[in-house]
Amino acid sequence: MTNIKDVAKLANVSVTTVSRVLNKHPYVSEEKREAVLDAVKKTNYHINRNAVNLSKGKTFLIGVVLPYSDHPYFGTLLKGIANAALEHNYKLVLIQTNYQKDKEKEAFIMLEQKQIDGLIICSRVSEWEVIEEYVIYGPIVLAEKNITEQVSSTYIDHYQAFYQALNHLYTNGYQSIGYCINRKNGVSSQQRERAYHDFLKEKQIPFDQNYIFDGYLNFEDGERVVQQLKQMKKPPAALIVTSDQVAAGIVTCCHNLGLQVPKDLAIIGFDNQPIAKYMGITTMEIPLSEMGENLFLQAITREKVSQKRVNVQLIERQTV
Amino acid sequence: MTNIKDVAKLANVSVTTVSRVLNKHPYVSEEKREAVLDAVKKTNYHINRNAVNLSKGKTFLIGVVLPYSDHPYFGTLLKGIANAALEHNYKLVLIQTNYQKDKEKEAFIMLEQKQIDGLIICSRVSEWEVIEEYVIYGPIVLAEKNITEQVSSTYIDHYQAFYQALNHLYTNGYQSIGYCINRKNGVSSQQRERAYHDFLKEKQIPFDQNYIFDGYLNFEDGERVVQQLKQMKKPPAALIVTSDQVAAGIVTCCHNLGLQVPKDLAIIGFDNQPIAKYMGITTMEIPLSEMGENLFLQAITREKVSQKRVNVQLIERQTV
DNA sequence: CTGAAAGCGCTAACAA
DNA sequence: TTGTTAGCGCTTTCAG
Repeated sequence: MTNIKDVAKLANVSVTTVSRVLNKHPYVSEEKREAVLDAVKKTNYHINRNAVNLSKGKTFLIGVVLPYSDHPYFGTLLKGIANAALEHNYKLVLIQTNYQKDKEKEAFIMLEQKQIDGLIICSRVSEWEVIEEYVIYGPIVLAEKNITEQVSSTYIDHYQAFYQALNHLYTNGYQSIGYCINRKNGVSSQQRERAYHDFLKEKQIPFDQNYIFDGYLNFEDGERVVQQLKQMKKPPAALIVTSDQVAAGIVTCCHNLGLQVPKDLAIIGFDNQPIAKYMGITTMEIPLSEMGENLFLQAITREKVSQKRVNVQLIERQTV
Repeated sequence: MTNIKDVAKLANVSVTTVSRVLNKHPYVSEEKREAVLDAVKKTNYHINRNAVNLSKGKTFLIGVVLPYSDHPYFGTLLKGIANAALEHNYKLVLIQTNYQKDKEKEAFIMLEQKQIDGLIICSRVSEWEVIEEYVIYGPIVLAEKNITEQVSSTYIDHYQAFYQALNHLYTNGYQSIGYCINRKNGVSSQQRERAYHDFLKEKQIPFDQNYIFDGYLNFEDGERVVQQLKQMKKPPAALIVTSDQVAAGIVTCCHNLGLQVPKDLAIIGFDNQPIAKYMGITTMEIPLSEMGENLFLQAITREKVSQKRVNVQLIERQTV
């Protein structure tokens, strides 16, 4: 493999000059520039990124931590991040964790070892203390509301969004409202739970533990929800479902069983995925792609941290 | 940032010894080992991957080229690759192309510039000539049948799989069979087209251009297919759909419109995604996750190339 | 405008 | 067992 020295020799200049030409620095005479370019061609020279990285102390690589790469929510978020990365000449290192702490840890270690310049955490199980421990090694940005001021974030106010969804149902006459999430212990779920309890208290509606459905992520999980519902003596009249995928599954299953939506069961989804539009599901739109772009931007700015709250918008369709 | 030299100084040993300890090489006395480990702790030392990479000429990074990161097909494939990568201590660099040649090109350049050790191409638009041009820079592996012997591949025989699907329909009494793909010019589509034509010829069924539906990728695209179908005077009695997502969309739409599956329209999907199981869709199972794992393995072996054909299996359910 | 030389941080051949 | 030292390939300061 030919290196910068070979090129310099062939072009009869110093390596410095070659470097200048390659990096389009000024102050190089036209003839030398051409000589260099010519030598580059002749030797089939290609710069070695590792050497550049070492010398510059920068890799132009951003790590992206996410639990699953095969779910539309993260897929769309990732798309936003990827598009922004492309635009800024960065590449992404994918760290799929399946929500395992040790895999998340690996991402932090990459940052520590300078293999990546920054880290985007789309969803996590690690504690805040762990994150704080690693902020000194580079920008860490989160897709959730930050607790400390040390990290940047682009987040949704899940409390507010959930409250809004509840209110919408209530305003439309629904009193017994349940909800459906993926991870009870997830950060967002906790915010939603608070909103739920506060809402019930405000409206003086009694709490029923059975109205909370935990562990539903995909389209096909919708059926399980409906099965649960059918076995209840007093099922909720409406359901907030924190993923359009699951919402779509529920609606489909209802159709199949002859249940009427929203008459028998009202549904509000989350995300506004294409499938929600297609199936006419009322949903809380989350601008995932834009969130991804902003996350990326935050990840490449070392200087200052920032927090950005993203607005969620109710999209009314036919399931409420 | 402290480096190996600082550690050596503090531990009163040479950098070599430090390196040996860090890399668990033999021939280090226990006391020196401890001294080193102690110094590492005290200085909060972390190895610099870029330096290692440069020195070793290896990055433990594999590039993954795929068009969309938000489609279950690629999501599942990616999951398989990611799991294998994890197991072998590699990380993945995601290169999302949206089927743009220049973005694919960037992946090749990364290989050329030694930023990645190998490249997995899940789907492509670049010509074979381009791939051949870059094989000298490192292992390139493809998820499709290779034309030259220079690259490794893990692939499905789309011709055979498609033929099998056609036969299954035919055996079940369907004569007018159409099919639904995403990219007419994609590599796999061309194989399917050949199979289709050969099959029609064999069974002496006349060809109808309108029976080929091109440009359908997601669940919500299913509706467009059904709309097309409805406007035809003589719609096909059965449809092979090369993505379970689209198949599910079609089935759902049929339900909504009161069309009976398979009576009015028989469907065979592809992939065997969870949604196909859930909706009882007959499908050709592709072991995507296993394919991903094998692709990864091929990507990290420099020495010899290999080709692996993966078998597709018919899963009979209720849509035929 | 140009080049010499000192890094960047680590590995490994070689010598001891 | 251990240390010296020469790379790995590029950037950048400094002197000219």
